[in-house]
Amino acid sequence: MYSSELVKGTLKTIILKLLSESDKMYGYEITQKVKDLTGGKIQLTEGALYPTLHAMEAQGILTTDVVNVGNRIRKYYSVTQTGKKVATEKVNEFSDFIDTMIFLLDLKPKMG
Amino acid sequence: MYSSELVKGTLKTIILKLLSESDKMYGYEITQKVKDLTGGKIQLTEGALYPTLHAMEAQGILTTDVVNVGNRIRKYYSVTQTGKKVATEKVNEFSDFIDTMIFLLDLKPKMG
DNA sequence: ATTTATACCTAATTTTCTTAGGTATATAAA
DNA sequence: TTTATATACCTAAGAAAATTAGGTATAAAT
Repeated sequence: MYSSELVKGTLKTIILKLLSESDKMYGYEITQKVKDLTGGKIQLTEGALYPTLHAMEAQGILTTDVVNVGNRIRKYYSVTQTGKKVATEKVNEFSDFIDTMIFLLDLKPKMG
Repeated sequence: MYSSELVKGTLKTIILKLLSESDKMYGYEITQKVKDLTGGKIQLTEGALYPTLHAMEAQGILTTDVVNVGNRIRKYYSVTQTGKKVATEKVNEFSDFIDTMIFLLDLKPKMG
């Protein structure tokens, strides 16, 4: 687990990237996928996630589709047309930011 | 200039890295060096910088040396022994975080 | 029967930053 | 010569974004 301050500011970018790849995901699913993909190094908290998802929906970046699974509700989120642009911009900006930080902190980028 | 939320959480790491390389720097100098090295893409605000420097001094990570330059004061900061450990930890953690984000967002790292 | 996992949510607090000032000297431009 | 820019420090109010710590409810595992 990284110190909380490090992960700050990356939440929207992470959400948008994951939702851009699979056409729909629900909140809990997002937390689990991020946990899996990062080996537990990044764990989104629900207190941060849900308000952010609601805000992004209000901004027209995401749309929702509420489904009943057994007796539980599940709220699927997907990226709108506008959201796709935002997603690309966010990811590109973050990519540029990483390059800048690698240079500034004199880090060796790993080979893929 | 990056969106402010992106740069959040990187301030201490940037300060510690720069101060670890030159034995002493003053606040204004740090803002200028970061601006220069990043081509203006990262511009530290004084309202964030000074309180952080003060906090890091209070925590024993930095020490100060106040000098008179003409009729102006200049407050030099340098990294303490404890601070050097923190600096290494912070930079390593950030480096690891970048690797994780590159994987999570499926970014292509640039060649150095 | 109780804990863990799933699945949603909110409210109070804390952390961290921005905004917007204030003080003061030195230099460059108009 | 006055005005703007650069240097150089600082703080306080407010905003933004997260954490912490709850609440509700079903399903599955211990």
